[in-house]
Amino acid sequence: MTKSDCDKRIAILNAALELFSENGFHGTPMTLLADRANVGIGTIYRYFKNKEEVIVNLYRELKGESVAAMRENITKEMPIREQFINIFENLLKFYIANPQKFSFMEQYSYSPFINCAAKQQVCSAYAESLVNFFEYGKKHQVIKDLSTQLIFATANGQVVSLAKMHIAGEISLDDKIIRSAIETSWDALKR
Amino acid sequence: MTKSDCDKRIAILNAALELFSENGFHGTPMTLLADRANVGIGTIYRYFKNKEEVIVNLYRELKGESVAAMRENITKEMPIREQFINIFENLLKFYIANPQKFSFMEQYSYSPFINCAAKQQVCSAYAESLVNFFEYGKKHQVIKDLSTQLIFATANGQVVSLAKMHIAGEISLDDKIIRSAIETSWDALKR
Amino acid sequence: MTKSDCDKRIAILNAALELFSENGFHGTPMTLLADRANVGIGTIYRYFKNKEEVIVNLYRELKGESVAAMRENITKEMPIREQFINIFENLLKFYIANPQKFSFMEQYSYSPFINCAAKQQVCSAYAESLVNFFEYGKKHQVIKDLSTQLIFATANGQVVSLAKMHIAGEISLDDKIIRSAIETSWDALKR
Amino acid sequence: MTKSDCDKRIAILNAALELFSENGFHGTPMTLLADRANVGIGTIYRYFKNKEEVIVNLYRELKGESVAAMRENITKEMPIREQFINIFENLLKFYIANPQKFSFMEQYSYSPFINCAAKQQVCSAYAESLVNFFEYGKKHQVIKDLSTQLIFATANGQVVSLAKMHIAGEISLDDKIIRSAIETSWDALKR
DNA sequence: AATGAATGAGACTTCATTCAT
DNA sequence: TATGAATGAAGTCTCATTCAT
Repeated sequence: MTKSDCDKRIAILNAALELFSENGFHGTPMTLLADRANVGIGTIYRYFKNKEEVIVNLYRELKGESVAAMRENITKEMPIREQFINIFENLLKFYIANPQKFSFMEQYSYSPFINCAAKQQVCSAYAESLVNFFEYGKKHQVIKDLSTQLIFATANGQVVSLAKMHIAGEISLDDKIIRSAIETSWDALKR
Repeated sequence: MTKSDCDKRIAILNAALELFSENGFHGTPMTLLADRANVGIGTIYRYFKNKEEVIVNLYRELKGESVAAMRENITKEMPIREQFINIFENLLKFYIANPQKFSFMEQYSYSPFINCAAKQQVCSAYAESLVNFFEYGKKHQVIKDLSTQLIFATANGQVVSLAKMHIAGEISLDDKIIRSAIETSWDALKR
Repeated sequence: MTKSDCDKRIAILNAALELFSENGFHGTPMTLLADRANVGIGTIYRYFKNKEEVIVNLYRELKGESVAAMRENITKEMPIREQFINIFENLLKFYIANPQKFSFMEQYSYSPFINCAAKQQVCSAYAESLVNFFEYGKKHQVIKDLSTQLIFATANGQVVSLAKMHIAGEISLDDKIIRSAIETSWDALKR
Repeated sequence: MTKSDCDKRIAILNAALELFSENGFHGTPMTLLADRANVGIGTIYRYFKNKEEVIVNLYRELKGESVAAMRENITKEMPIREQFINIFENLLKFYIANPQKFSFMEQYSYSPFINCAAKQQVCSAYAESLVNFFEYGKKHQVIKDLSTQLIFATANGQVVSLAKMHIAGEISLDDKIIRSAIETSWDALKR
């Protein structure tokens, strides 16, 4: 695949992100997507089988990005508390810095029409990182002995909720508030 | 005849809940909605100006229900901790007992095409209850001195996240787990 | 038929005239017609078989009125020129005084969907009066020896055209101008 | 390809003329229009924003044609009387030779739902030609010193009325009768 | 006799997708 | 390979008419 081939594909996904996050999947006709990406509609169908494939591929891409963001500055040698705080600070900051990506991913996660298999596949890849970390924390008796899913829900739920509110303008997050939020989350889960 | 008027309207909203939660707003044509409600399509338009009005009215109705559910067995005389735990247990149990309602409300909350004014209006009515409670808890120095929004995000985010996972089959909640989850949340927010 | 029966029928026709002339036949739903006439929709269908019947009946009524108006102050003893001028002055003034009636009748005369039989039947009744008069004028060698239809077209065409322009605000007619217009028409047709 | 682009657009307008003149605007569903034009429905919407735009564009086109027809064989050097007779003969013959075009334009001129601005804009362009001619005739004291509007109404009204009757089968016009009709009209307006 | 809630055929329009260039 | 004109299935909504009250 030449460079310029990739350029088109990326242009399409970038345009898709903009438009889907603003207008939703259903509010975004393929023609508009083509216009915004500066390609012909036919071209979209060279890179993606159909509209759903655009959505799914975009989701995959973004989920990858957010996992990468989450893992920044994390080493296994760090104290578990610090890892925890860094992980969720990373995540929340990524969401806030990329409101369109956050918006799209949440929309996607509730869209019932999307192929379930695709959803699961990508989601689990995302959760895997965290699962391992929580298991590790529990084993070392630093994190409460709750089910990993429950721990995940508690920490992740707060972060998602905060990002959503921030983007909706219902709360205004800065570094200090973010830090105190994640520390609050830690209080919930520490042993 | 009042009763029969209400019957049709309610039949439509019930069908809408079923179909919207399963297939999403856009996956539910008005014809299907009419069929499921055992009503002519024209009839829907006697009760609702258009599809969006069906959605908005359903949301309003359900949000009212969930606020009512949340307030059950809560009195101002109860210890604050007990109130907190009851409130969020109520909410989580309501979501789990009514997965379609939960699904629909979350979908709605992310739908970008829905009139923003309507969204805000209903949401704020919902949040008000909690806001007052959190303010009260902070004043009595039982809840951490964090912004009310942050407190809300922490407790509500966990509950939403748990409900979502439970419905997706990613976690299985029973009364005992629910209790420990909410207690975990309390650990986050207690002073 | 009791008096109150007639009242409803007339209320419907009055409302129809208002609404049809403003919004056209197709721009006027039966429900709106019922509202404006202060009757139930069902009631309209007691007095008229269907929407078309409302239109046709209204047309008949109005054509009758305009023939009556045209004939005012005309006696067979008058000079032919005076009769001519009075007839078309009457007609033009009737149109101007009743723009809704004029509008409706013209609309009707061009509506292709209306039962042709009904159209002809009523139209001819209208033309009959004039035909007799023109024949008489020709016989007495006061009016040019042209086909009656052509004479009719010339005099009537001018009046219709003037009424249309007046109502559209493209010309402003007063008694003096009306008189000179009809005299102009007479110049065309006199021998 | 310019040619093929125009082909579709023209096919649609041709079909529209046929169908609108036969069945009226409201009696012509877009699906039927598409069928008659041998075009998919979607294609109509590539060339016209909506049904009204089809109507307005068709009107514009036809009004242009009729102005062109009216002007044939007219030079400023001709005697005014000859110009007058040629103009209105041209117009009447154009109407008779194109009964669908005439029908459509008259229907349009009475349709209350059509955007008024568009109507005026096109109509005035049409009238302009005549206005100039009448002013010229008045200045040279060949045409009566009546308002231009009145002159227009008189000559145009007759022609429209004749065309309408001819098409309805109420009169049968040939070249000789047409000539005598327009001469009659001239008698009305000459000084 | 009068009503108006209920109906559903059918109108307009959109938009995902195809395919000839 | 890239394009975008063409398509028509399918969606939303209107409105003439019916019929039980």
